[in-house]
Amino acid sequence: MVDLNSSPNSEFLREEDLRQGIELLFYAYRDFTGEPDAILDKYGLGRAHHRVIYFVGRNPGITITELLEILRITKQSLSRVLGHLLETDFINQRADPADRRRKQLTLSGKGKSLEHELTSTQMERFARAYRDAGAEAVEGFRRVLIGIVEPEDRARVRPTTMRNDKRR
Amino acid sequence: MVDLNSSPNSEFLREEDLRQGIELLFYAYRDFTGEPDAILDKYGLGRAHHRVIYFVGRNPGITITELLEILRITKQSLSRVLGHLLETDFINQRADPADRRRKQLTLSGKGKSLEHELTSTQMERFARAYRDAGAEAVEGFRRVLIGIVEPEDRARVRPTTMRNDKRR
DNA sequence: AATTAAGGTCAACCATGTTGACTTAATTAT
DNA sequence: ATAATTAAGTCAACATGGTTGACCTTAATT
Repeated sequence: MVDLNSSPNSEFLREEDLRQGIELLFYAYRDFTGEPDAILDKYGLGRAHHRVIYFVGRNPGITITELLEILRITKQSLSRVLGHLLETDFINQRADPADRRRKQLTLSGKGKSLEHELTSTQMERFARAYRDAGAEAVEGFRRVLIGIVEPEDRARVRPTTMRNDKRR
Repeated sequence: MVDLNSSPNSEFLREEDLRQGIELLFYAYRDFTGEPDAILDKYGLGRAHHRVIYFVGRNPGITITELLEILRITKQSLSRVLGHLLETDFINQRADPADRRRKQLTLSGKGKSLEHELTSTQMERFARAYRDAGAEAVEGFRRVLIGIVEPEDRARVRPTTMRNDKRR
């Protein structure tokens, strides 16, 4: 439990500030999905297809189970969307040679092209926001949003602060 | 158009960093809606009801049209959800005395109580994230997310940086 | 008096989520 | 070798919350 009133350094933990965060997240998410949605329409696809295309593009060779963990939806729900993307050759499938039960998913050329068309609108939005806000603000943005994400999933977000780390 | 590769100060505008932003927003939104969804289930309500309750609570006396502008959904879609909240007395309605076509919406006692139950889980999530990230990071978070929101809607997010401003 | 604005309503449809039951094939454990 | 487990697929029924389109009422504005 977090005390919203009497904590000593509660300067930025007041209800008004917390509500501002809630609203920012709502509006930002709403607007961030708007542009891709319009593009998807032209292809007869929906937001759910975008999510699949995005994460397959980002994680080439990802399996169904891994995708389900990221999306937090059921296999049956994914099946409709993924099935359609396989039929229409946006995504390719092949058995993992090491464990032939697993299907490795990758984007086709067509899939990569659509992924780029969709995601570039979102990247441009972020690029503008990052540029306008400045590098320090970007670091703050990351720190706060990472704190909003459930701890188990924090590792999924690639740590760019480590990108010059020797372990890479 | 934003050049993602050859801009001189593109240190944090590289594709990897932009994709990290996209993913943070996806995961954060996913997790931020999870807890309220579970509570709503107990009342036989859904996420759409939460949004209505939230924004009515936040803007007492708000009209249907204003609510539609915030939510960016159709009147018919809002009608189902709002109609149910009116029937079940979570929300009250009264004609605006200055323009009796307008219906002013407010939360009932029951509505306020549910609003608090739902929103407090999200506020606690933000309070933890803000506390862990620190005040500077919070300011950066705000600056970046404001940049993600469409310019027309930026004014909707109450500017807490102005809270000690003499104009208030 | 005519037009506009705010809101309401009916109907059909669509996208995307759910639960539950059951199957197949491949791998792993006993 | 057999049994158990895991990964994936499939069928069906249903819920939620969006959409479009047509049309209506009431109140305010011109």
